[in-house]
Amino acid sequence: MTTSAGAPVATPILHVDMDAFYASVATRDRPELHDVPVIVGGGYRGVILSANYHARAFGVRSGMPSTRARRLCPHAVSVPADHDLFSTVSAAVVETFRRVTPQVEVVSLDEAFLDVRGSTRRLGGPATIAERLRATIHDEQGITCSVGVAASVSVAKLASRRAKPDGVVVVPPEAITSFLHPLDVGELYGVGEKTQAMLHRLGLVTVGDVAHTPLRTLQRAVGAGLGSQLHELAWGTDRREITPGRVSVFGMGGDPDKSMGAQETFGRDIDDREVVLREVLKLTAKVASRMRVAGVAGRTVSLTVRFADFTTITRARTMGESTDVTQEIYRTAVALYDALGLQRARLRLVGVRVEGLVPRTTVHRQLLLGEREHGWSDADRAVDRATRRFGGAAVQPASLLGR
DNA sequence: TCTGGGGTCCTAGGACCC
DNA sequence: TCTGGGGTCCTAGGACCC
Repeated sequence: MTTSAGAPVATPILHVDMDAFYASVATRDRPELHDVPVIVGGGYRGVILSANYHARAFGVRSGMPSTRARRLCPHAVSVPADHDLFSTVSAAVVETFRRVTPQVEVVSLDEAFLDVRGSTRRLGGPATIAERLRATIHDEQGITCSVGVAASVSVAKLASRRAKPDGVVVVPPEAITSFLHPLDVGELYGVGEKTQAMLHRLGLVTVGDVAHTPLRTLQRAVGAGLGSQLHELAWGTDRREITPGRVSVFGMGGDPDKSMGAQETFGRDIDDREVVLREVLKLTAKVASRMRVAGVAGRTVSLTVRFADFTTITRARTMGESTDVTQEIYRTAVALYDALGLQRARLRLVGVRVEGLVPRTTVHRQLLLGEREHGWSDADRAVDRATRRFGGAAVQPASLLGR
């Protein structure tokens, strides 16, 4: 943590956040869309992925239901999401980061933390590095980003938000509390809509209010864990180090997944068991295939059901042994569904998730008495091979065909 | 045409074992 | 027939993040 002169780097953490990433990438090569409101993704019954700043001026935000976005900004141009392109551009940007330092923690396709304390001798101070990064990304990718620079991960993240769009904000150590304390509590990591409302009800509106609330009081209000987290964040004292490759966004590095799942919102609400279970099978096949590709198996199957009124329930069952076999997961999911005893309730969404994943090599499965040696597992592997060769739609369970 | 899809973590209660 | 505490596993729901 020293420069060539031996002085410690006071603000070694950079948080780089691409500006309206999906919208910027989607319109990058379409100059006719640069000066009009643009919305990315979000079809029927969906939410939008992103919106450019022209659309945001009308109140449109990422994650907003497309119906609402459309109402706020009826003349916006809608463009489809191109996930392959997003991934390609994102990977290129991460490569740019890695030319600065190997200490890169990728948070998502459009966001990363960099610890540059080992790079200042070669590249200059953190603020200089931030500006050079922004220039490079703009030159190479044709999109802009904003950078927050601070001593800690949490402050850097808040600083990048303040820097948007297309800017840099440095928060030196002596300015941390004057930067943090005027912010609304909702800005803090871990404070969403519900917690924000609860804190406001208690009269805790700003980060400064939280900072000056006794820890025990805070913990009583929001729980022990979140309480101490908020207290730390409010003083900017969190010491979390960045962990390179923490999130596996590009199928490389990162922590192993603890669960894998898939869910689907129906085009219209469904009350027919046959139709629901057909979807459950499709989702199960997708999840199990991903598990086999990743070389993992899991013991707990959980089924999610969302009703027409948006209430959502989950039911889980833990099996005796871990599996990655489509039919075994499906059988469990069907048992969970039938145990719900739904009488033609209208369902909006159904989801399947497998939890407690472990490497398949650690699973020593005993063949059940009477189970054929070449059972479902071999059938699955044949499906996976065909899927690799011919694409996802090539091989499907028979009950999914001809629909 | 209100409200996606992929995840993680926390809390709380009950069962069960020692 | 009175009485505890701790630890682990499992389930359900909720909140949050990108």
